[in-house]
Amino acid sequence: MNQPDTSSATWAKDAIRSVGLRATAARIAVMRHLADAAKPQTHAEVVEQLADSGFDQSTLFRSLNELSDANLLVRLDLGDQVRRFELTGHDDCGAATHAHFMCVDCGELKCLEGFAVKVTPEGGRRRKALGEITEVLLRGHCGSCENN
Amino acid sequence: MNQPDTSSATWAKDAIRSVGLRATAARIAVMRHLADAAKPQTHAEVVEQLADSGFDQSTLFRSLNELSDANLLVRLDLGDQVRRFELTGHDDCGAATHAHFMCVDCGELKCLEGFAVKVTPEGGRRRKALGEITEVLLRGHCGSCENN
DNA sequence: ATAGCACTTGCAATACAATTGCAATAGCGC
DNA sequence: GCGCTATTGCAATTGTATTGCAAGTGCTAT
Repeated sequence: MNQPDTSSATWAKDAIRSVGLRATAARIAVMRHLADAAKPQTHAEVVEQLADSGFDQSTLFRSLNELSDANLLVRLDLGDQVRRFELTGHDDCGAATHAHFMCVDCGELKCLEGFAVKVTPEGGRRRKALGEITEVLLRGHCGSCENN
Repeated sequence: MNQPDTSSATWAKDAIRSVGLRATAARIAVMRHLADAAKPQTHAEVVEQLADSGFDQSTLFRSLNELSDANLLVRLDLGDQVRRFELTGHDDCGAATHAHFMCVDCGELKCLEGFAVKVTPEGGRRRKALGEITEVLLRGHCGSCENN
């Protein structure tokens, strides 16, 4: 894994600009905060942490969403009605390439690169095309959370 | 498939009482509505459909949650911030009965009941178990949106 | 450096899902 | 049927997420 060096002074700025967004103070602060965070952060947590810096909550909301859309962040939906965000682990872990497994307990997100996910019609019935599938997400309880 | 006969007059009542809840009008109506529905229903949809019957929205919320807790319903989190509910497919084969497909363009939701979704390790390498998978979600562009 | 334009922000208001307290009501075992 | 207790209806509340718009700021070309 070649994680970018998040301690670099310009890392956040570079990352943001590399996806065609402007490197604004708010976005940089968000990136740096998530880089330091031990686990996925909710919007509320981000707001609280960056409150001193005086960013508006709507700005942070937008930043999180924009960065997610740009694939710099991953948006996790654990099922408790609150979105959490974390840095995208790999450089270009495009969703299209492989499935993901999300633990609804701890938020652990796992890339299923070594797995083939097949969706096949049962019973020989010819199926109408579903359309193009771009993302496969599995939810469940991961090994560590299972035997709690 | 040994689906219970949802057309039976007392099916809903029986199901509800079998889990130790009182078979109230609201709960029965919820069960019947979900039995007729082709796809998972949001709380809002349930409320709208049953509006004539005069049930309060909070009652329906509570009913949905109670029935979910009792495992008569499955609560789905498709990644938009809205919970959807559907009948637990079979008597006791766990919640993960079938996958769901959601169109990222129009939001159309489809149940993949006739499909088998397999997650298999590639390359012969023995993989550690992922843990228990409870929900399978596919995203993509549905047929109608694809050729827009 | 600097100027200009489009992109972003801040603010406050809003939308909407979900939840709650409590008095009134209705199931269900007897 | 009767009574106990679970459940409902209502209205208010919480909390996440979103939006419109004027003011501000990053970035590119000069």
